[in-house]
Amino acid sequence: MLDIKIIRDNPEEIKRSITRKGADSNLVDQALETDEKRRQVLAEIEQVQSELNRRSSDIARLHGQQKIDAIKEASLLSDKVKELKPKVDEINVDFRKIMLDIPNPPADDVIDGKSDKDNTVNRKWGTPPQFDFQPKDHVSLGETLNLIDIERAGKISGSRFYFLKNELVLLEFALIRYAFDVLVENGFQPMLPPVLLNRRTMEGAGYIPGGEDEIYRTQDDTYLAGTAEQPLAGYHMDEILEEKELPLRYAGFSSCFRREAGSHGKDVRGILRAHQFDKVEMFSYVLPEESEKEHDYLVSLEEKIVQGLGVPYQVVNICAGDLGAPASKKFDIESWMPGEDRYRETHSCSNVTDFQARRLNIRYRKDDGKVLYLHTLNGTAIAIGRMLIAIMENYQQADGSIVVPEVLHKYVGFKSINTKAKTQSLK
RNA sequence: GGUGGGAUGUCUGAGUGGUUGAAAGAGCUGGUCUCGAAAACCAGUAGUCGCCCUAGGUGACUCGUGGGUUCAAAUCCCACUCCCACCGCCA
Repeated sequence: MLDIKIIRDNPEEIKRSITRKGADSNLVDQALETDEKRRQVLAEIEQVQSELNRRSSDIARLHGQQKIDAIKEASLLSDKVKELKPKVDEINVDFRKIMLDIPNPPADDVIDGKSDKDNTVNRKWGTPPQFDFQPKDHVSLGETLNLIDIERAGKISGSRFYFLKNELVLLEFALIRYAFDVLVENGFQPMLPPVLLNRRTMEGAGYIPGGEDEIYRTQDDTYLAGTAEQPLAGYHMDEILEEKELPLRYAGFSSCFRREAGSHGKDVRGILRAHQFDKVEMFSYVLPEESEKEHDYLVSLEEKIVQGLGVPYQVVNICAGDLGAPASKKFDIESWMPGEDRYRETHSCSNVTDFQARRLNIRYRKDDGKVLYLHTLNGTAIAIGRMLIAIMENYQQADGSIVVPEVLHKYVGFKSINTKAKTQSLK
């Protein structure tokens, strides 16, 4: 949600910038119009209310006929307030609805573009491995090494679910520990958040309105988290933090649930795109003037984590049209996936500026006493499922085994995963 | 699921219809004192929205949330949410 004052002051600029995101610039006109109406009615009702308040306080001091007359008079004013109130409420509802639909404008240095096809590659790290054999993809590796069972997950849950098995399970927990160790070392507070969230939180995090199709809702009107970003964003809602407490950095692990409603038929093979996966997420609360620097910092941590695993990647600069409503700027990391012979998104890091902070009412008190909205940022530390794919495929050997990245050795206690079948394949 | 208690400012905590936007204490900020610090003392210390050509003034709203009663609600009524205690069930 934007500051209406900023929209009032620079309507044309806001129109231009949200148009870059593909949003309708009419929203700005609607917001201004409704705001105008809102203030008009507000002034009217406040004036009457003010008069009523004054009369009411007089009544306490009056006696006899004077008091009776004053009450009669105040009563008329009170009726008028009751008449005006629904009008204000109605306009406020309209106003809020429009404001929630206006996306966060992209930062000035975000490149133009309509879709992910217009994103640009900032830099690359590592070299895709050259195999002297035909590399397999993670599905086939997972099958022969008895690490992934998608078939049976289909029986019990449906499509886009999977069982992880054996060494891969241990590898998952190793990745989680590895991510936490890196982040804790850098001052992040580890968090294990709830994954069932109320509407206010989802709305505040910027996933509603707009993302309803992507989110699972329960019969109790709670929502399954699609990322730990959501609970971590809501963690400080309605709070005023002290300037000296900032920055606050959290590392949250959670299972993530996504309906993948708009992606029928896309990435149906393997565990790349599933309804449920696990992820360690970074989340920062920072001073507004620090958020750009923090954004680079979070990306640098992501790179450090992937580099530590020895997986080749590229950093992608997300164009305006591909940003999504909350982000003002976003970088993705795409890791090399030999099975597909291309880079695939494994990380995403966004500077959300004050967009979530306004919706969630998260502010900070400056040393001089002023209260302002802070900035929030989020970034993937490790999306486990996808990183498992990258590791399996990049570290596969000619004999069909998978070598474990060195940084994970101390967590798993073995150095490679070798062929063995403990459970029969369904086929 | 049942019974009981509760929700007040940064925090603790008073307040049961009319200068209560809110006592008191703590904390924090500034000052006096001090070589410096502590202590003591003094002063200051809510947010949101609107209006006023605006380092200030002013109006409205805000005592969990929403509604109601009333000229007037932190205070009375209703619903809901959350928290605490105990019982039941349970990983």
